[in-house]
Amino acid sequence: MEFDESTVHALLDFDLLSKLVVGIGEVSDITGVPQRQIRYWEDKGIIRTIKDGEGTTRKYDYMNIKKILLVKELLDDGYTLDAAARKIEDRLKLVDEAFKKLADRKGSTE
DNA sequence: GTTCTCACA
DNA sequence: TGTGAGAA
Repeated sequence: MEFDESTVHALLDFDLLSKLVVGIGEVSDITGVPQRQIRYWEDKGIIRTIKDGEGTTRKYDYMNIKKILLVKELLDDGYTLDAAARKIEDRLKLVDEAFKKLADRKGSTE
């Protein structure tokens, strides 16, 4: 499989974003969602955070930040927290399945 | 700086 | 559903 230059750049960017982890303060600052609310959502199971090494501080990666922004919008559109959570989970599931199919095709043809 | 918990609306 | 305050 070969990639053109722009695709390579896109993949590098994605890799970079995946490793980008920030504290709750940064996330709150960027997304505009109060820290209290972010932890609240985590408790409800809407978002999953990573614990950093020995410390107990939560770290938020690209997916988490994206998810928080998504929940924020969904809630703003009148969804309940639960409904928003389901919608997001379903979408993630669809994306995962789509890529799985793609991987299967590539695997069988190569 | 972050975490948790109890209480309240 | 979301917040405030105090303690660690």
